Amino acid sequence: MVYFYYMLDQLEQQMSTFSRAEQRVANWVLTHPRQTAEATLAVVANACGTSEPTVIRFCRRLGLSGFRELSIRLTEAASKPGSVIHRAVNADDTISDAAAKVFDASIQSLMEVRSMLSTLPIDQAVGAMKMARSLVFVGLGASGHVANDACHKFFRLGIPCAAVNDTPGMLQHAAIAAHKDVFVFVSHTGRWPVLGDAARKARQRGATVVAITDESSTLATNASILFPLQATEDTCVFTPMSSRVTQLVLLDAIQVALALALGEVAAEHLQRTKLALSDLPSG
Amino acid sequence: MVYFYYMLDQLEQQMSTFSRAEQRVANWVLTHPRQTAEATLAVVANACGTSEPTVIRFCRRLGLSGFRELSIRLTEAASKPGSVIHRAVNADDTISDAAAKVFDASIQSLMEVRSMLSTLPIDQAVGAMKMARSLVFVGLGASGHVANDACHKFFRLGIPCAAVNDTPGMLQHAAIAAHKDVFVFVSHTGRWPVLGDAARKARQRGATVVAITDESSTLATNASILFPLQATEDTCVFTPMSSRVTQLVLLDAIQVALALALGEVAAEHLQRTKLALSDLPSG
DNA sequence: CTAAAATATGTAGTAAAATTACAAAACATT
DNA sequence: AATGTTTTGTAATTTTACTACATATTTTAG
Repeated sequence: MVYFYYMLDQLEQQMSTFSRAEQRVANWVLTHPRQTAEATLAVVANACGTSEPTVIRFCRRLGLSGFRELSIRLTEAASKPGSVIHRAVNADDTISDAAAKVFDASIQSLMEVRSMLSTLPIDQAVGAMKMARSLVFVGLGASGHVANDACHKFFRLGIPCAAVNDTPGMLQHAAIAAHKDVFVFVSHTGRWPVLGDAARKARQRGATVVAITDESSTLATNASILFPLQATEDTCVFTPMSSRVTQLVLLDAIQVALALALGEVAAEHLQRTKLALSDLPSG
Repeated sequence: MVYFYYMLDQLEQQMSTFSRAEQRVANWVLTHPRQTAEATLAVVANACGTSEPTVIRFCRRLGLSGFRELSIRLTEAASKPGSVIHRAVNADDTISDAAAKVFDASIQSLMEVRSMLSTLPIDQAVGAMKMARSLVFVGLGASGHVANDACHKFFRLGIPCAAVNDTPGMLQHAAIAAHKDVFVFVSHTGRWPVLGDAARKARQRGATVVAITDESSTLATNASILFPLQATEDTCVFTPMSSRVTQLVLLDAIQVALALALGEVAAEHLQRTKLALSDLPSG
């Protein structure tokens, strides 16, 4: 399953898979996204010179539940941000300019992911984790810290968790993966071959593999549930990897969603772990 | 005539003009914007414990044509970041609502810190680090991961770095601190006494102590250079610690500023560490 | 080139959702 | 307490989204 950032990208991508009448609909939607979002099924069908069922079939082919969802997705796409343009840090920047740019970059990438939240398989990930025997968070290098952080967060829900930061470790974990285990692979580019190998192995053994990585990576193709975060190449040596931040916050969001899904039990675990730290001096 | 940028702002503003039943609707919509946008009239009416016409009258009072338009306006509002002033996650939030709130919280706290960048002692920190013999990043628990991440980032500038996540470790490091060492303490509340102790000891031995922590903590009072990040108390068990994100990005900013200050040499080191990872398959 | 199969499209009907009309209830005012 | 006003819900109506099925079109195989 491939997930797209925005409706309209997906539309262009899938254009060839549509039938003649459906392509007319696709074209009209592409050229009048806002109008489509506010119009009724009958109006759209008429404007495309086709019938209502064809428009509905067109929606279904996009993986949507129907015309109503198309409206929602189009409205989202139309109000996507894209306004905050991140400028690269220059060697002649003042310290506060550079710092502001670093913050802007992080804020921007968070906003981007936020705007595509509805297209991300958070539900599916939560569904798998809800019934998991254990969670294994895997990450190398900078992503390793994200994996560790996630481990530290999720275990507080009362689920056995592990974090793995090394190659042999992840292969060993994959080798003994069981049906109800959920692996979460975190990687900026997803290009280290060993990540793909470990993911495949874990899946073969029946585990669910969640991947937070670039869409076009080998890791992505080996995942059961994919969170596609585009890996923007560093044009400048000074540019820090702001992908870590989005990975981190995305995992925050998943953890909160999981906590909600687990309900009372999780809430109590969270409370207890917080209380365990509460006997500190107030200063 | 008052023009509103977003539905939700208008909603809060007009709250007093609503009748009792309408206020129930307004409240529900404010706390579940995303859910409302995707739900049907009947569902919303039911969730608010009122009838369908009341919901429609509520829409009309907002100047909308009906429930259909409310859906569209809410979807817009929910996809435009920053529109939702962060509200706490409720136990009955949908996954989408909860995820958006988590992102909003992080985005908001980043924007807050961004707006006070000019008041932060980044120059001073960079000045000290520029001539440092070594950098020691200290953090316990969740902040430990931030410390590790920072260590992993700064060492690429060619400066000897260490990360410390345990109590004895930090005391030992402090005990052998030297004049040209820079310690960076990361802590959400800064209330663990051992952090203050270690910081004081390190300073006594002539090291520079940078602290990223709450202004009113014991750690803060023992620091030579303070980055005050307010520790907002968690009102809700589900609220994740978004302070980690600001700590992380702040350290990113400091690292970039330091790289710029070091100039050529640092740039070359960064380049080399990137090249060391570049012989990966392209898939 | 034709017959059969598969696919695409539209018509007409159905279910569901939004909206309206109107009456009952709650509230305020004298 | 009676009257007028506002608020709210019930039930009917209209509109909208969706489905089942029949017809047309294209594709494929002999």
